[in-house]
Order: sequence, then C-alpha cells, then structure tokens
Amino acid sequence: MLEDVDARIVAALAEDGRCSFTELAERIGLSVSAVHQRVRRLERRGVITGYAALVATEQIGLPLTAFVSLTPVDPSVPGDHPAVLARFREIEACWAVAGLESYIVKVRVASPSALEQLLGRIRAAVAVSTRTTVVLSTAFEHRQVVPVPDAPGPQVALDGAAVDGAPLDGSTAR
Amino acid sequence: MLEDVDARIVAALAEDGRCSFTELAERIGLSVSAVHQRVRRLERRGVITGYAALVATEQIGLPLTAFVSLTPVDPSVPGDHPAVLARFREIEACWAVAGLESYIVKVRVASPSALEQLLGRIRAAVAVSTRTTVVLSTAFEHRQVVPVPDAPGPQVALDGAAVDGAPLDGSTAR
DNA sequence: ACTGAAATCCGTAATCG
DNA sequence: CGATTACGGATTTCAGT
Repeated sequence: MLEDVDARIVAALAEDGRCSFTELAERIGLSVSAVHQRVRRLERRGVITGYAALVATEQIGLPLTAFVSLTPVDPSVPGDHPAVLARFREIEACWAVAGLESYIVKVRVASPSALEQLLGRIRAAVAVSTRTTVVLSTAFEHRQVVPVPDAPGPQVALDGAAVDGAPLDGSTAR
Repeated sequence: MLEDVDARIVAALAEDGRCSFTELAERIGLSVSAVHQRVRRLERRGVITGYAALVATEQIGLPLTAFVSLTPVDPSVPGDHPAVLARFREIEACWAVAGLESYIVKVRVASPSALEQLLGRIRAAVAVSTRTTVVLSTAFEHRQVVPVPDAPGPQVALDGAAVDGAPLDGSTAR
C-alpha cells in the first residue's frame, strides 16, 4: 500500500499526468526536490507505470467501441492467446477472466463492417468463438481509483451510503 | 480524421504523455513551436482530452478487477444511472451497452469481500441486478489504438493477415 | 528523508518568413 | 503553418542537515 504523501502524489498525477513538479510540490506541501525524488521512486517501484495522453477515439476515426468475449474452440490447445491478440492494433485491452469465456478484449473500430472483419480475423488467428457487446456510449473511462487517505473524507452512513453529494467510496470515517 | 503529422504526435503522446515538446519535435521532425502549436490545437479540438499517469492498481492495494454488467430491475424507471455510478470511487469506467444488460462498469477493489459489498451498494443505489466477471489477469490495458498512417506499414496479405511479425492491424498498403 | 541552491533544459509567446 | 529568438520558469542534481 501507499503512504499518505505518495498516495496524494499518485492521485494528482493520475488526474493530470503533465502536472509540473513545481505545481505538484505546491499542492502536496513539499519542496520540489522532495516531490521529484518521490515521483522517481514511485516510477522505479512500478506504482506509476507510465504516462499517457487520453485520446478521444471518436475524433480519430474510431467511433465504435465493443467488448468481445473469447471462448477457445478447443480449450485443450493452449497457446499464448494474449500475445497473438496484442498484435491487433484495434484491441486496446485484453483480460483473462473467470466464467464461461476465457478472455475479454476491448476493441475500437471505425464502423460495424470494420468490427465484422476484425471478429473474423480474431477468430481465425486464435481459434475462438466470439461474443460481442457493442458500446452505445461511454459515460466515463480511464477514471482514477486512487484512494487518498488524508483527504477530508466524505461523511458516510453506517450502511455505506453517502450522506449528501459525497463520493460513494465506502471509505470509513476517521 | 487526423493528418499524418497530428497522428504521429497523438501516438507519441499516447505512449509517453510526459514527453517534452523538445523531444516530440525531434521525433516528429518539426520545430518545437510547430509541435507546440499542433499539440495545443489537438487539445482544443478535443482530440487529446487529458493526460494521466498510469497506475498499477495491484501496487496500491486494489488487486481485484472485475466487470459488472447491470440490468435495471424496472427498465421503465429511467434516472441518470451513470451519474450515480460515477460517485462510486471503485468504478473506473462505465459504458452503456447494447444487449441484454444496460451498462457495464469496470471496478477495482481490494478483495472479494470488498467486491461483494460494492455489488450490494451498487444494487441498492441504482436498482439493478448485477452480473460480475472477475478478471484473472490483465494481459494489457490502456493500449493505444492511434492509426499512424505514414509509418512504414507492415506487409499485409490480401486477407488481412500479417505476413511476418508485423501488427495485425488490417491496414492497407499504399 | 527533506531543503535549498545552481546549472541546465524546457515551455511559451512574439515575431518574421 | 512553420522557424527563430528570447526570457521566465521548470527539471534535475548535489551538497548540506
């Protein structure tokens, strides 16, 4: 787990990945060099694994998002499915999951017909049957889940329901 | 859609969101000010919607990821479900989807019991039944899907299968 | 582990082509 | 739309506590 100061740094960088060390230091209440030192340590420890620009996929000609669940045709033949799936540009993420299906991948394509073609290529490449769930709209995505222990916590009722407009984060009062 | 230069800038920033304008300019082969100008334009146009540090959730005490599909108990009562769901810290993403269920949310929690409690709170807050798929492992995530038109393209066979070790991105030769 | 200072590098805007 | 210039501010390192 994370210490308070580190958690606040991670939360700040998760929200604004290009935040300067100077601004970060002001927000956290430490010197620039101390913050710098901690960020580098968080990177080395693998807490922060990288930085990314968030791209509106609709704006770059990929307006269709879908989740595709994969079920191997012959489960006795293993093979490194994720490695094969990683070679599809259209696949943004790949999870191995518990349940009827073995994998879920998230894909971004230009059109229904591009989706159809992609599904065909996936089935051919990894010998799976697919089940596809088309995304109608993205309410939010890439949101950050970093717990910030020292932040003034929301008032939370005993059953875990938030009292007013506070986040329903299930955190305990302290 | 995007112009070649913009696409390469977006791709570079998607891969390294903290990349300096100086380094970006070198990679793209433009002056710093030209790149600067283009990045600002991409931000203004909403192509780049933000920057984020990528955080290893296992490292911050949230090792359990799951997808939860939500089906409203009474579909005739609408209400702004995404807005309610957004108030749960544990929910990282929320999509409205086509199919039997209405929404899919991605959650990150500390443990199976934390998941159980979260599901209870979700069902209570938005009056849905839930179906949960636990993630066993994340092969990859947050990968970038930005098409880079001018990059030396992979040799692709007519059926769309890559010839050698190139990405199976279905791009056409030019 | 944090601070403060020094040297270098970068971001930003203005100006010109 | 891109290059050059110039200055203020940021990054990074290091010595000190």
